[in-house]
Amino acid sequence: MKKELEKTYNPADIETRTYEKWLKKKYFHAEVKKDKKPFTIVMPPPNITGQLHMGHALDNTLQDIIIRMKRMQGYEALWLPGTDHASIATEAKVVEAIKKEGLSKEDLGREKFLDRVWDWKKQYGGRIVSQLKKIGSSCDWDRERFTMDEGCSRAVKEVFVNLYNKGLIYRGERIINWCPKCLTSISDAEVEYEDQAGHFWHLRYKLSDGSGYINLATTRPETLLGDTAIAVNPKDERYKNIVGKTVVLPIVHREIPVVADDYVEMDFGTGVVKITPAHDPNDFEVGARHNLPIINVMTDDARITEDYPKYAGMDRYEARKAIVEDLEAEGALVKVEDYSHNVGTCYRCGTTVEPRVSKQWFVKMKPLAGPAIDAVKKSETRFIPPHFEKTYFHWLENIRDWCISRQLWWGHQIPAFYCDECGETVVTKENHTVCPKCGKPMRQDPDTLDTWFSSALWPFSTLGWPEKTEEMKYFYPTNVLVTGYDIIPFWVMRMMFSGIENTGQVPFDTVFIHGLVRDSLGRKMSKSLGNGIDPLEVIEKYGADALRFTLVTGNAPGNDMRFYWERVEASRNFANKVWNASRFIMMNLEKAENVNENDAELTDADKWIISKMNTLVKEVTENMEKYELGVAVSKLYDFIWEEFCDWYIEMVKPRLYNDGDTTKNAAIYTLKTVLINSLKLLHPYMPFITEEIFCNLQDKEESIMISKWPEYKEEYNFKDEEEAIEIIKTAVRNIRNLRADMNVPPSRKAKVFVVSESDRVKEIFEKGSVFFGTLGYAGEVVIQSDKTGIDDDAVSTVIPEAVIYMPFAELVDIDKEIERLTKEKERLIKELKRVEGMLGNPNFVNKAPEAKINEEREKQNKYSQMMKQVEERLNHLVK
RNA sequence: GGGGUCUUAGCUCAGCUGGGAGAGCAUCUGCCUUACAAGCAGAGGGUCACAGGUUCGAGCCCUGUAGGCCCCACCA
Repeated sequence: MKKELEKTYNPADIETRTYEKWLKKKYFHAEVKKDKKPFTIVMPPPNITGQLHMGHALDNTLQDIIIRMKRMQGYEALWLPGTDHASIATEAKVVEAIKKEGLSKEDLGREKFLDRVWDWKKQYGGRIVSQLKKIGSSCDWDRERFTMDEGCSRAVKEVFVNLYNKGLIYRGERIINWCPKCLTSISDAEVEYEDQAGHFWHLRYKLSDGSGYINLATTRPETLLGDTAIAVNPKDERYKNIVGKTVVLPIVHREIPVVADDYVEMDFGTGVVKITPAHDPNDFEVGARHNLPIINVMTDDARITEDYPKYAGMDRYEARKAIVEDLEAEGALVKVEDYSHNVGTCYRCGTTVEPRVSKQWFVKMKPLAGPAIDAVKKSETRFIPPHFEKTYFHWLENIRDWCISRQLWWGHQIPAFYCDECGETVVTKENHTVCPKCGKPMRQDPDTLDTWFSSALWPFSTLGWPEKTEEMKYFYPTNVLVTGYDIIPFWVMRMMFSGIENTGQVPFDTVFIHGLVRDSLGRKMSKSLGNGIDPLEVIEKYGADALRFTLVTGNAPGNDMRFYWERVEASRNFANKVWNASRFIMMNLEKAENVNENDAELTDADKWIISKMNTLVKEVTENMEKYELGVAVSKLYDFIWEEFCDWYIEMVKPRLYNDGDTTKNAAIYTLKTVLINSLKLLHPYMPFITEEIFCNLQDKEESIMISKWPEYKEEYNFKDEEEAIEIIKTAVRNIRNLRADMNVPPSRKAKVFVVSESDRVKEIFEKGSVFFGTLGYAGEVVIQSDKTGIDDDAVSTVIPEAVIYMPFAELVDIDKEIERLTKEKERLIKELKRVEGMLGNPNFVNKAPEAKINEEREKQNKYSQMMKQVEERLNHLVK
């Protein structure tokens, strides 16, 4: 006895219960199984500080869809989850937390502080994981990893040491991006540029020899304290004679040289630039070329140093104001202009970045970038959609060395040890090293690595690398990486070169890129705007399946999408449709004695829907394998709702309600077969509802998620039956249209005459006449070869090879009928004109493929035949 | 300054290798038909941004123009 379903679909309790069942049964778990083909996805690890947002929901839905399909297709499907330690974000959180206790990092000391961070991680780090479960993610939680767990840490050390020994990691004094709020260096990729309104201060410098003045302009007058030159273009005739002379730096009254450098644009401003090597990346380069001294004038938190007592302790902006005032007092300020310019800000806190010279660790990028570019050029890894390869190339081709050291405590501490005694540096995986030169204890570099350094190793560090594990051999390289386009420079690129360098293989064969989920106005969802939609709230209101469905419907790969509650509602309605169709089928299941395929006597309608389903299986599978998830799901939607529910179920009802019907078994067999296959195809998108229905439908205890993915079968192709039912459908639609046009109420049944000279068409209608009753509100259906006995005033509609008449004696409005037929005639004229235009064009007939030409010829026949009928009808009525 | 991308129905978007323009929502009409009113049956609505080109044939390929968005970039 089958269980009966509730009247409406109620996601909340079903989802929780179902997910727990899956976990308990270990369906998500993957093992090394030599006899099966592996399919692997590693999850982009969310930050432990994170809360689930729409971006995660989308990203994980896409991954779950893919992995669920692959699992059903018989792959050993591993979706490996984990979280990221997010050094800068997490450290900031904990610093914030201890600040409330009146403590600072330094008060606690490194060790105690790190204890606090681990505590924090224990408490909140699992939050995002439990939220991921809510959307149905079928990850192998037994293999959950953390970027700072033991294995990942070992991988980080291994890579650092290897790259160092190859000369691909070095330590050097360079100009880097410094965040004065986070108090750490950040990489180029972590700087976000934005236009800011500022000023252009025009200054006047006196030549030391008293021979005149030089005018120049700056947006940052406060850095003047650290100026060590002014520069002009070597080709600039105006300044040729002053190159090599010195000028007096205002306020500081230091003599600085005039240098010539190509970097200076002659036609911008006065063609003269002040050079501050310590606080501007370009000036740093100029300074290096001319051996200029580097004078750092700012502290860690961007205040003026003690070297300038008058301004000491002022922050950048206070100092700017004070210095401008002093410049004015000195007569060195010529004028001030409003000016808008690009300012680098910290991606995390938004503070304006201060370029700063400091000693940091770098990865030498050029030798690593080359192979990463080649791998994509050789299609060892491909992007979906492909145009993102351009973004990828662009980044790698223009890449500069990667600053990987961070002045933070939370993270992978750099495995470099220094001897304060003799200055020796040792880079090693071991701890507590003694100096190999002088035997004195060594001090480990206090800095930690950029979080992305460990993320870059994620596809293989999580599989046990550098150990040669079975997992590594079996699951690596992974198959697909799913992520947003904004992460390409941070992560995708770095995983690529890290994978190639360390494992000799690309880390994945496909990068599946998605866009951003925006609000209904197209804005980015953000905390500051308060326009974010909480996925958990959506799940609570409409269910995880509805959310998932919404996120993948009507959206092409790589494109941004807007979030609308109306769309979630539509998805929920679809879930409910599936639910109710299933409910209907289950209510009728016991009407069949048995539903084996062997003794099923399939009718045309059964074969039609099976054939349609067969095509659907093929197309959906193909689309999904090409990562066209949105296309696939819309085909599923149309099939289930229109073909299956609106047509097939309606067609089958008379057979179910008629006790004497001999094809009942066939109907129920078909209903069940088509439903099960549809549910399977739909399962990756809507895992919960499909599982619930599937389990209720089966006698045996089985889960849909480990059931076999449907396959296309040649013997399920019923071309003739498909055609027959399509003719019936056209006829029914035409009848419905007629009735709507004539305002005939459904309660009024009408007699329907089908006139056709074709034996085949007559046979189709004879077999299908029952459908006119239920679907077209027909009373009696009469099929004949001519118009004998049909009322002259009957309304009519023409379909290929047949005319359908409906006598509504008292209702007929001849003028209206003429108008309707005239419209139909006009449509046919248009179609015929198009077809004849094509076929009349010798170029078309000569050059177009034969199949296309035949197709058009068939249409021509069909239309002209219909045309004849319509004209005949019209002539008759006009008389 | 360079690169990418978009412009399709009132709104939001699909449209796979070029072969008669689609969906959801919204609007209008008629239906409480025993799976579903979260539903059923119908209707209206598009110069596929613009201009050229390639082609027998272009929403789709090429070039240019306009507008929007995004990314990169050292004009102080």
